[in-house]
Amino acid sequence: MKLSTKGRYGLKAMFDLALLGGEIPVSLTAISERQHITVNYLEQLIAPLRKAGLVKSVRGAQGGYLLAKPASEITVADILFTLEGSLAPSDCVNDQHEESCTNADCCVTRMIYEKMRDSINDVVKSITLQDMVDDHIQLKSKTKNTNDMFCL
Amino acid sequence: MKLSTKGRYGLKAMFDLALLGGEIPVSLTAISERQHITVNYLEQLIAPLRKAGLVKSVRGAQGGYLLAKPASEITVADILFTLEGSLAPSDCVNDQHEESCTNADCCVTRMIYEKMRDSINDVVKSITLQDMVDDHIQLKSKTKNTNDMFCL
DNA sequence: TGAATTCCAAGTTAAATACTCGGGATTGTG
DNA sequence: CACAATCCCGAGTATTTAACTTGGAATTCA
Repeated sequence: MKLSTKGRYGLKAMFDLALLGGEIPVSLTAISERQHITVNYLEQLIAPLRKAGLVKSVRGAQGGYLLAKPASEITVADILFTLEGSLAPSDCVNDQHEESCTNADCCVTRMIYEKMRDSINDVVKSITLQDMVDDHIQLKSKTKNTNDMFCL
Repeated sequence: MKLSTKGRYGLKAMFDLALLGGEIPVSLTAISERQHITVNYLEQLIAPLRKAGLVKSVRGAQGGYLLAKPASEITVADILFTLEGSLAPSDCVNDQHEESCTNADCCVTRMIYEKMRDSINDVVKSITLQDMVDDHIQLKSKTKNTNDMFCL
């Protein structure tokens, strides 16, 4: 039931963009250094995010990435769905690729997976990148850790 | 974010025991035929469930397994925690093996994983095997499918 | 006694994950 | 204009995990 590194790193990268990206694009090199993820792997993560319209890229020197929308309009669900495909605990309740089981009408385990899926989706849909930024600022003001590298 | 077959098959097997097991033990062969899981693999699933005190075994011919407690006292969480280890979406919020990250106090992604974990746990802790049996009986009365093989 | 079962510890195979690599295209800066 | 910094793309690989399989010992009912 764990998220893959794609989802987790991707979420971190998007948060990084939300927190530190403004008008000027943020390069993968910069994200790489802050988040300790190789540039090569970040490329793999950012490509689907770009195709999904969550970030936009600026090519060439001094290029990089920007959020394609305000942070308040990008949810954790948008990011995780793009990178993980679906957060359903079983394929039989995976809305993405319709793999409906034959006895859907009377399968009680399926009902459980639906409830799990819905509760997970409720959580991730309710949190935006802006919420994360706000939370981060609040947390940072409370902690003694002033090292940005450890408290990004 | 998917459950493994261990969790899913194990849940089915336990439901099978709850629905069809009474005083007499149910053999893995019987569960195997109804749930289409090989006996060999079922052995792998049932062993930890027995060690966790969720089922008890009767050895020898005409032996098999029984729920160790009333179905109303066994939750889906009991089963899935035993077989999956934890339903946390990231190790950093996995209560089982304490892999706390160094910047737990100011990690916003961690907060998200906590919320996801908690919402999942709420769901699985709230459902007992008895609930599943009740739901199944209710569903079965509504469907036209009278074939037990397809509507176990 | 022997068939039906649980019990146990490995071994094996297949698939998914988690990256790496090489090279092309674009563009700001010296 | 050259060149370094970047994005972009399609493979390739290596590691880990999942999903079983296998073989055999121990137990017990008929």
